[in-house]
Amino acid sequence: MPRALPRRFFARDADIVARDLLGRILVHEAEGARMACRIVETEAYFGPAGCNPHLATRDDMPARLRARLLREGDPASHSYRGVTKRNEVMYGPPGRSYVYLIYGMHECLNVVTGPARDHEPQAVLLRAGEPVEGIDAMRARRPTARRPTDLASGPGRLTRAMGITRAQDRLDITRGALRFEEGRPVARVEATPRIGVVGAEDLRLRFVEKDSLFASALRAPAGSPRAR
DNA sequence: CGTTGGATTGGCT
DNA sequence: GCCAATCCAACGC
Repeated sequence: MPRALPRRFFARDADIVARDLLGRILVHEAEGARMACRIVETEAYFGPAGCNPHLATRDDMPARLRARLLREGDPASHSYRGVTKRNEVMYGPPGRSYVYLIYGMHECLNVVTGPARDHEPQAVLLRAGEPVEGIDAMRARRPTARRPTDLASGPGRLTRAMGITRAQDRLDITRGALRFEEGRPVARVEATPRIGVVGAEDLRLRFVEKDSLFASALRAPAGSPRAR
């Protein structure tokens, strides 16, 4: 069995992990099935201003992005207004899951990231994947999906297809039934503004495999250009 | 305690 | 293109 991506993989800044997760294999073993998706779309979320001073010394981050995060933090992040019962896992060690309910009906899967020493509440949202194993089990959970490209092409669709719910919140994803396998990093990555985030459009923290047929964002927000 | 709205989706006009 | 679904965290009083 291939080994799971280790803790050190996740102990980096969210934008780095988000980009590096493209092409990796998300695996969930549940209800007698092994389901796997090759990740094609992610988003990075940082924390409030002032909690990530090490960003100042990063020379591989676009200057505009770095300045914005240092000065104002990431207002779109669940950790922007401090620790709560829901988001407290983001304040813990990297490599754990954060699953939350959105719009009363869809679950979103995140992975906690960040240099452990900094206690910075970061996460990466898993937004879309290409089904590669357990496709029948995924189809059974998403009977309205017509084609393989519809099965996991959105954060709510991905979790629904793979049987991931809040029961999988706060799990150690470096071992156990929910984990990543190494896969292969993708060559062509596009960075865009995050989907459904208002007020931080200048932060290009969504990462998608260029030209992937399995990505979400088939609908762009009204009045804005399509992001691919 | 009451209100508001969200890191979305699918169905209908 | 428009909008309802459906829960509950977050916040104001």
